[in-house]
Amino acid sequence: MARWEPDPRGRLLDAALALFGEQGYDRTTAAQIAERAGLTKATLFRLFADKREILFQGQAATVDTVRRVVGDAPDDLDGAALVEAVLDALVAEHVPEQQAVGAAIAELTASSEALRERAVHKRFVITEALEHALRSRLQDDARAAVLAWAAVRAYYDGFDRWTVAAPGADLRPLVAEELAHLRAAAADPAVRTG
Amino acid sequence: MARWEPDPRGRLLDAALALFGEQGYDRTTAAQIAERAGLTKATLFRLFADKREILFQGQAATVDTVRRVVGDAPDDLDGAALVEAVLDALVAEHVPEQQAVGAAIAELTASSEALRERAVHKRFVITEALEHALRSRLQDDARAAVLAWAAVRAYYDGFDRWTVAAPGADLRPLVAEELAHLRAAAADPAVRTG
DNA sequence: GTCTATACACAGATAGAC
DNA sequence: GTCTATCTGTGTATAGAC
Repeated sequence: MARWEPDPRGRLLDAALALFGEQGYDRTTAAQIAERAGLTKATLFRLFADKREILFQGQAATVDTVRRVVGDAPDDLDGAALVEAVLDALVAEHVPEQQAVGAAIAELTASSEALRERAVHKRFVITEALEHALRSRLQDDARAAVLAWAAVRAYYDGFDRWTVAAPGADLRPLVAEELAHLRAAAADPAVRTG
Repeated sequence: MARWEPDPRGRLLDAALALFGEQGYDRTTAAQIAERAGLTKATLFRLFADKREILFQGQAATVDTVRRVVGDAPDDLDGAALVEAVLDALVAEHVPEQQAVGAAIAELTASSEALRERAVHKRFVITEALEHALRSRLQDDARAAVLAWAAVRAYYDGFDRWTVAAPGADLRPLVAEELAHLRAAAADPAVRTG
C-alpha cells in the first residue's frame, strides 16, 4: 500500500466540486476542501496558487497545445487551416466525462464573481496565445486577431452547448457550427463597411 | 483654486497611484493607501469593493454609456453605424489628462497578475454589454458578437496608442484606424473560407 | 521529495461608538 | 459617515516529519 494516496490534485478537484455544490464557492473554505481530500491547507496551497485554480487547472496545458499545434503545422497552411488544426487538437483533449464536470464548473462560475473573473482571464490568455502564434505565421496582425478571437469563441460556445447536450454527444461538430456562424457574420457587409 | 477637496475616492486614487508607483501593487497594503489619503482601512473598503477597484472605477460608467447610446440610437442605424456612435461616446468621455493616468495604470496592470485579471474582466464586461445591446438591435447574434468584439478591441488598442502618443494627441482617429484594420481583416477570404 | 504543523500578514466583513 | 476593534479566511513562510 502506498504511503500517500495518489493524484492529490484530482482528489482536491473532487472535494472542491462536492463542497462548492453543497455550500457554494464563497462559503467553502480552503481548509474544508483540503480536509475532505485528506490533506492540509498548506498542501493545497502548495499544489494550487489559489482556491480558484482548483477549478481552472487546464490553462497551461491548453496554451501549450495551442503553441505546439501552430508551431508544428506545415508551412503551407493558411490561417483558417491553422485554426481548424488547433480546434481539432483542443477538442481531442476532452473525454466524455468532462461533459458533467464542465456543466458543474459553468454553473459555479456563473454564481461567483471571483470565479467568473478567473474564467474570463483563462479565456483571454488562451486567445492571446493563439493570436500570438498565428501572428508568427501570417503576415497580417489584424487577421491573426480576428481568427484567434473567432476560434476561441467558437470553442467556448461549442463547449457550453456540449455540456448541456445529450451524454456522449460529439463536441467537434458543435464547435464547427459556431465557427461557421462567426465566419459568415464576419463576411457580412455590415461588418466590413462603415 | 478651491479649498481642500474632501472627495475621498479621488484622494484614494491619488494615494494608490503614488504608493503603487513607489512600492509596487502587491507590496502596498490597503491600510497604507488609506493612511496616505487621511482615512482608515475600513473607510477604503466601504468605498471600494477591493484594492483593485481603486484603479478600475470606470467600469459601470462605461457600461452605462454603451447601453444608453445603443438604446437611444435612431432605428435606422445599422450595426456599423451603432458601433461608430458608441466609439464616439466612449472617446468623448476622455479628457487629455487621462493620457498620463492611462499610461500609469497600463504599466501597473502589466506588473501584477491580480490587476491584469481585473483589467481583462472589465474589458470582457464592456464587450458583453455592447454585444447584448447590439443583439437587441440586429437580427444576427453572430454579427453582434463580431461587431462588439471589434469595437472594444479597436477602442482599447487605440487607447493604448494614445497613452504613449504625444501629449494632446487625438484619441478618435487612433481608434478609427484600429477599427479599419479589423474590418479589413474580417473581410479577408482567409477568415471567411474554410 | 512530499506532506504536516504552526505562525503570520493582510484582505475584507461586521458591530458598535461618536 | 467615519473610526475603533475584532473576527474569519486566504495565502505565505518555515521548519521538520516520513
